[in-house]
Amino acid sequence: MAVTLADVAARAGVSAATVSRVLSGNYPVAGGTRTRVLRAVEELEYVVNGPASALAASSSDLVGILVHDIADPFFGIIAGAVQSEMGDGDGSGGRNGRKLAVVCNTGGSPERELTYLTLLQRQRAAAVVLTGGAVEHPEHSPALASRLRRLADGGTAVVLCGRPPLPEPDAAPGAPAPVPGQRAATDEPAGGTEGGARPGGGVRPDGGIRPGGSARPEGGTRPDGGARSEGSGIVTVSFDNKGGARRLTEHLLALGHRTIGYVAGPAERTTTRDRLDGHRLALGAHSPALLEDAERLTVHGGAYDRSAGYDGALELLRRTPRVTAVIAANDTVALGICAALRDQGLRIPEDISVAGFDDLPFSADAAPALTTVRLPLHDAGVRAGRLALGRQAPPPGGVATVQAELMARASTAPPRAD
Amino acid sequence: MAVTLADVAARAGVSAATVSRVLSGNYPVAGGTRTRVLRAVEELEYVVNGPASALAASSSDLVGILVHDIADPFFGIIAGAVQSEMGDGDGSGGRNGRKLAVVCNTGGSPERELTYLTLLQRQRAAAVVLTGGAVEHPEHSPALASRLRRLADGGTAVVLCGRPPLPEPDAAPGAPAPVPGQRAATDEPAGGTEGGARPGGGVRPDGGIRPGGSARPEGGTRPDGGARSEGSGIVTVSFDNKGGARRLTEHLLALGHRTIGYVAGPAERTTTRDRLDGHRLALGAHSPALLEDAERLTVHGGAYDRSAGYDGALELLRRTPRVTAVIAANDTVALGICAALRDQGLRIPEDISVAGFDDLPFSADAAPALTTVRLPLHDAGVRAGRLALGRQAPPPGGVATVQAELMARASTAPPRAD
DNA sequence: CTGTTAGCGCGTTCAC
DNA sequence: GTGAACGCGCTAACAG
Repeated sequence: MAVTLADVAARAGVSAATVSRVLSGNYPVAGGTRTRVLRAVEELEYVVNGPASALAASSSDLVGILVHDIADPFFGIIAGAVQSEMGDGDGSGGRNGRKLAVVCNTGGSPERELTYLTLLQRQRAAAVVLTGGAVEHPEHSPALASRLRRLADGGTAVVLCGRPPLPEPDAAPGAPAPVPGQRAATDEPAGGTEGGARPGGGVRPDGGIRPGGSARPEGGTRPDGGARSEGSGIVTVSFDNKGGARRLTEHLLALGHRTIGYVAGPAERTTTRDRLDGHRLALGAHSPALLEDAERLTVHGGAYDRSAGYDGALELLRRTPRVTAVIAANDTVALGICAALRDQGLRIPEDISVAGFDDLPFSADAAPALTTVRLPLHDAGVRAGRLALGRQAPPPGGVATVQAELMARASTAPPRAD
Repeated sequence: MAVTLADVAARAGVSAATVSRVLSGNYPVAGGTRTRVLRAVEELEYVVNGPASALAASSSDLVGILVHDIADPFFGIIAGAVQSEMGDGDGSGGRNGRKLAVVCNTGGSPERELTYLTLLQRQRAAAVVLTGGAVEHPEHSPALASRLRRLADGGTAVVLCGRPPLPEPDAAPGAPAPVPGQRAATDEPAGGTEGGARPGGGVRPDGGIRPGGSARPEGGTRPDGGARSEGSGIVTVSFDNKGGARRLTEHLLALGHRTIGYVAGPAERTTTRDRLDGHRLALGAHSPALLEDAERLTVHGGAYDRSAGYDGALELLRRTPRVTAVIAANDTVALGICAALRDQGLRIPEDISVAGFDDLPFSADAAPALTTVRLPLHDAGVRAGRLALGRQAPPPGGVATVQAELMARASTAPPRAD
């Protein structure tokens, strides 16, 4: 059906192996031969057979990027940044360099997440990047963790971006792990609040990792400097959601707000929990009384979308009409909140303040401009991409945390005097 | 390294062939044997080797979705819809049904578009869906067209979504080609009112379809029912950008506006051109004088993004301070325009009206709610997905057009009396 | 530097 | 209903 390597070889008067070498570019070939081969390729419009090549080399150039919601710019920005790193860059590493970076939309469903990972594993993907908060579920979390480890053991680079690192596979016998919920020390112990102890991740009955640590098949010739040694080789770029949320609430507190509503995301997402933790940390630090009200002032939406904000705001207003400020799970939710508030005849920020999270591009243009917390999504994505390709040494401990920055704008103001 | 079919076969006490048959599910296998095999698969955590399977079967389950900007919800919605069709649906077609639907971000660059197509061709993708307006470029367009035809000839289903159908490959000798820059005659000769006459499903100048039609290599054994026969087999779901734009401008005209600015997208995108055409059609139908001003009142942005709107609006104001309304290339651009206008101290819609296009989710929530044109993006994506999988018979002529609907909201109002 | 020789893991005829 | 071969197109040792 299609033209094959052999066809090209015949046309160029060389052997198939030579053509392969020319195309791979990672082997010395005489100048003249090379041009002849290249010309034959042109003339025949030859296109490598990916599956065959992948089979023979037992490696592919597929890189999967998993996102919860492809229609959400939060993920679009990260995914775009990751992809931008795949392009050409030719990090001195021989080969053609071009990876097929590809984004997979899980729709927030754990099952689809697993399904995609299986499909990617089936394709023997070169790398997989999981973006956004993880879903915490007693059944799903261990399943995900084990699948990820298997991927990593199979030679696929695994990068987590925007979620906490995987819990340790299992405490080594004798060395009691520091509580399942450990994280890079980005949080201060403070207030003893110590958010929800997370479901002690995948406690495997067998324990033990493969002794040798998976050897990367692509025998790295270049001085990676980095210690890919780190545990399973799964690296993570996590966001300082907690710290950002905390600063945001402190901002509101400083403005004088004392009755702050919170429209959170789905309860089982780590992002949701971390942001809520930060919020409560700030509340508790200010006064225990505020912390007590927090529960009642929090409503969980079913997703990080507009309608969650709209409905959540209405619910909040019903429960506690005297709220003077509302914090949203993210910017999109914040917009939904604004819409609901306006529909109720409330002015922002005169009657009520609203704040978001993420600082998506549209937030600065909203009317009024949205107070929010900026997350360097693009940078994080770039970093994740580099890590996935092994172009950058993994951070110490395998975890890098990117900071969140408060963006105080027009949607927040002191509460009304009455 | 990994567990293979043979391992599973051994464990189950059968031959590799049998395991393969069980997994493919498209062949009779004794009940007992099947369960034993399945159990062995479970126990060994066997995962099919995609490349090997693809090589042997010369087909893969990869489906590529190309988008211009992954951070733009316009594409996210379409891509998500396409993906949703890939899931399980098991359209009676034997096999496991699960496709690896995957989105590729071209960033609007023709080169990257071509690159991705090459990569997908290399993977022997089952289908490719190109979304969003095409880039019209004397060099790129033919290159793209020929690559798409080769893909289609190679057995990959090709679906265009949101762009015009490909021009006929080349007039048969004797029938002079309608000029390189041609397109399916979706435009009426202008001047003539000939309103929303829906782009007559690609009224090709020649009428005929390619006689032979490239024989599908995959000697189709299964009764596809559908007539994949159509020309190259490339089907398209196009948007009625022109009709929608026209109705939008008519709306403004009816409100009394006579000096309407237009912040268009990149000049070389078909979407840009189609929308502008519709705009001018309405203008011309109203009065030739308005049409004359149109050129001066149009500014092109470098992309369909916020800053194009912001900058464009400023430029427009500088050139023609007395504009009473501004139409944007799309909703995102419209938001940028609103921001610029507000920064200039203008109120919307009291001082100036603004309208967008697409009706993205956030548009209804903007302040004021944005007047725009709704495109059924989700439906279009679903349709494209079905077409790609051959689950739905291609529309007559290979072209389906989805309609655009005017959404008149608060951002447009009659011009000020002065 | 280049040709030869083996498989990579699976789908698919064939016989049985 | 099941097993035994063969080959998909390419890469990776080895020779030379």
